[in-house]
Amino acid sequence: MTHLDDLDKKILNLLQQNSKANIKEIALKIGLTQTPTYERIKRLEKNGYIEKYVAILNKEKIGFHVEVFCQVTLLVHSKDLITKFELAIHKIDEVVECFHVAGNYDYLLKIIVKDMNTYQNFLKNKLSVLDSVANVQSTFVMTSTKKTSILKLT
Amino acid sequence: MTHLDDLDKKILNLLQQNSKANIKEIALKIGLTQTPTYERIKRLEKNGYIEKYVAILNKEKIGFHVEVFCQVTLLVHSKDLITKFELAIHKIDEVVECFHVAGNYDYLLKIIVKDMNTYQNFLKNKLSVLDSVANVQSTFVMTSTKKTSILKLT
DNA sequence: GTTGAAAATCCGGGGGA
DNA sequence: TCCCCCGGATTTTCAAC
Repeated sequence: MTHLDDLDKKILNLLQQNSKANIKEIALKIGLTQTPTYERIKRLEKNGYIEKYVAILNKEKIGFHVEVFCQVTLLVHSKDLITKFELAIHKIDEVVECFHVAGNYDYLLKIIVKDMNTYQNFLKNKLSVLDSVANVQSTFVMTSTKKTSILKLT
Repeated sequence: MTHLDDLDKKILNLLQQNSKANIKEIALKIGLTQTPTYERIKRLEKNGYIEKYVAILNKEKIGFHVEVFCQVTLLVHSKDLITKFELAIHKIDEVVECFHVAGNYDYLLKIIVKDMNTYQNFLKNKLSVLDSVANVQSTFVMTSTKKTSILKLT
């Protein structure tokens, strides 16, 4: 599978919006019948274009009220310490995203927690204790204005 | 619906990992039969705990190779300009997330685009042209170390 | 929470442009 | 190759207990 045609792109755009849509519905929207639509989706899954299907929850409703970005600077930048740091980050549930960035600091972490206490606990007992961490600067989210997982294919 | 019991939490944790799991499978994992499991899921959907179901695509495979965080400072902070800015942001496909933050700048934007050219075009023709924008600082993602949509309920 | 059964959907064989 | 028709298998959905 070397490239995506227009129908594939339409399918991916639709599935990014609502993965529970049934085949009949998707088939109708893209102008095919069920079987070819079904086969295209299976092919997209099999070839790794579609990684997974997930439920998106309402953060507030389930009690996650605090979102924070952490700018982390490491002490040294040896390969060993970087690997250790990234491994440790992976195990921390509070960290939902972690990016190695090019800029004034080394890592940008996205943290989502229930409340301020949990965040302080995370900082004090989970992040700062990693011996590779030199400095952490927190930026608190006041309101989330936009949030989408849709990458528009054209 | 006032609170989530352990079984609800288990269901939500499972659906965050894989929303395509069928009811039978989920029922088995949480130790219930199909009908009560089905009813719990419907209840969680109806009450807004579950917002939506989406497909997560492989960014690289579909050709999105550049991720950037933009720190945006506004010129003035009148309610009117803020509303205008947020509205404009909503219409820009390249912006997948936008946060109003408390810190040295006003907004943190997450941008995902195909390549550098698209990013430059976004900066020059879509973001900078908004008259409320005073300053933009870009932080480029070199590698994405962790990325999850799972909020672990306990 | 359980059983059971109707309705909807998925899935794939076989065939045609 | 890509698509369509069609029917059996599977799942979802819901009523009755």
